[in-house]
Amino acid sequence: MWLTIKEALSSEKLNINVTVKGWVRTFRSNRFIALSDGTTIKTIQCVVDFENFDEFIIKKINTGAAIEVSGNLVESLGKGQTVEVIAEEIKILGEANPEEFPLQPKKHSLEFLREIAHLRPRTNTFGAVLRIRHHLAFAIHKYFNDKGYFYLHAPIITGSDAEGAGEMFKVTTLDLNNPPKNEDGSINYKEDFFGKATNLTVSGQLEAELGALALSKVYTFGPTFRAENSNTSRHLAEFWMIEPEVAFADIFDNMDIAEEFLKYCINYILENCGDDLEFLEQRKIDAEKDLPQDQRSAMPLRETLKFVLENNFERLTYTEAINILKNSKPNKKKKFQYLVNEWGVDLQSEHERFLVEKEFKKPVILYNYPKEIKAFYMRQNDDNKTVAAMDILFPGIGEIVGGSQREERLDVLKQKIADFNIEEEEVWWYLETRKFGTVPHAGFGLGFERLMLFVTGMTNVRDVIPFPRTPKNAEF
RNA sequence: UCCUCCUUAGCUCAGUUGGUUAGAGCGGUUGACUGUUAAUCAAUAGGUCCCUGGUUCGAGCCCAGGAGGAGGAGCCA
Repeated sequence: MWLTIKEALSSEKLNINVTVKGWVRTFRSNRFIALSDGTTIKTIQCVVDFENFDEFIIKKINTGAAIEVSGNLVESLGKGQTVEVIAEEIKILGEANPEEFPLQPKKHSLEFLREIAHLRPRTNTFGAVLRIRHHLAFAIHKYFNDKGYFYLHAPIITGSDAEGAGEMFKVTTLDLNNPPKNEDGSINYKEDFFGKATNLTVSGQLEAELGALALSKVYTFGPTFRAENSNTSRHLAEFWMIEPEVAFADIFDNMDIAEEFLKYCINYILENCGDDLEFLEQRKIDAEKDLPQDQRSAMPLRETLKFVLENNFERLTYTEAINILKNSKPNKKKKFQYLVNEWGVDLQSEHERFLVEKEFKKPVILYNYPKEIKAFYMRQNDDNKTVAAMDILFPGIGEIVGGSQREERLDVLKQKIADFNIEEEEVWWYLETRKFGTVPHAGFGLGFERLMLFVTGMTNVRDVIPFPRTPKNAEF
């Protein structure tokens, strides 16, 4: 009976004949094969009596080779595992030349593994990350489905450049060496595939709003593209974003939803990915051993996750945050690179980190930002100075959620569009939703990879997505 | 895009003031070993010192330019 390694390890019946298939991790003492098939982080031990096998078979049981082992599933004689397979038959499914196979049983740096992204899923760390990535995506769909949201597929190719969320990748079928030109020398996009200039989406939000203003509660979950030349551990050129949008909701409903949603996802991983979390927790401890004490995590990974579940996110307005920062020690002692001295300035990373990691030591929701530093579609507050925007900041990661109540008043929105120098013709369809049956509504964007960083304890988004796309890197 | 740092064996790194034949650990190979847990022990092979140019009697080391990587900043999710 062919069993996955996950099934074999949890088999209630013992002393049965089983077949397992997987990739060899180590072959110890000419006798013990640690076999992994990725269904679980655990390996199954296959015990080989080498006198019963041809030497050329034994020689091919190398790290990385794919093999099939049949034999009796028994209680293990040794410590370290509960059951093992006493090999009676071994088939070599695919050899791996040990002189060439790069993943040997030793520590490899994350930087090196990025260069072999086609093989890194076979490591413990990336196996755990990819399994968690699946479960986290599933938890997101489950949460929204259970709450009555509809999954809306926003377009990936967009003809609008009004989203205002950064540089876009152009999509074209024109011959780049000889594009059709207008009389003034500019490129004639009327001859392009869509008859206009098009780009990859930087946000599905505007389309999600259209959905919410018909189905009440929707969410998008898809790839998102930013052509920014960002070289940081928190940015990708291609990443996945979740954007719920809810009609009849205001900024405070929005915060409630975001907090409940994040806690649901974190709890789901705690309940469903225990083995992988345990491994990643130890990995993080090992990785931080070389760091000075004050840069190490205050708590082990799973405790950090539980801590977030058990505590309310701290909610404060931008104005309150500015006052706290103004009177903070690093501001008074001029330790901040950017000193906080007046209302209206944009918060820098160092300020956000201070609030999250020093002042409150838990996730923080900042809301009601100055209108000048936020996007055109955010709802103007009655003070005429601020908009109903909210950002959720997580320790070690920074901004994980950015959202707002949307401007539903046509006249106010038209004025904002003019202020931001956006052509009304570009967003005529967006404006019509305010013309016909407009209602208050709100939503937010969650960076999937940033949530992955938090739940896995990894520190670079390039290590929580299978094949990262970053400036100068689109291999695989 | 800006700032800082890095690039030496398959991997992780050391390499003194510029000086002969560039080292270590891990991994690999060969041998030993039938209850190991990244097995252990012994022996052994393995190098375009990122690239281009320059300085010098002599460059892994100094200088200039380039490429790639990492961390931080900005942009943001």
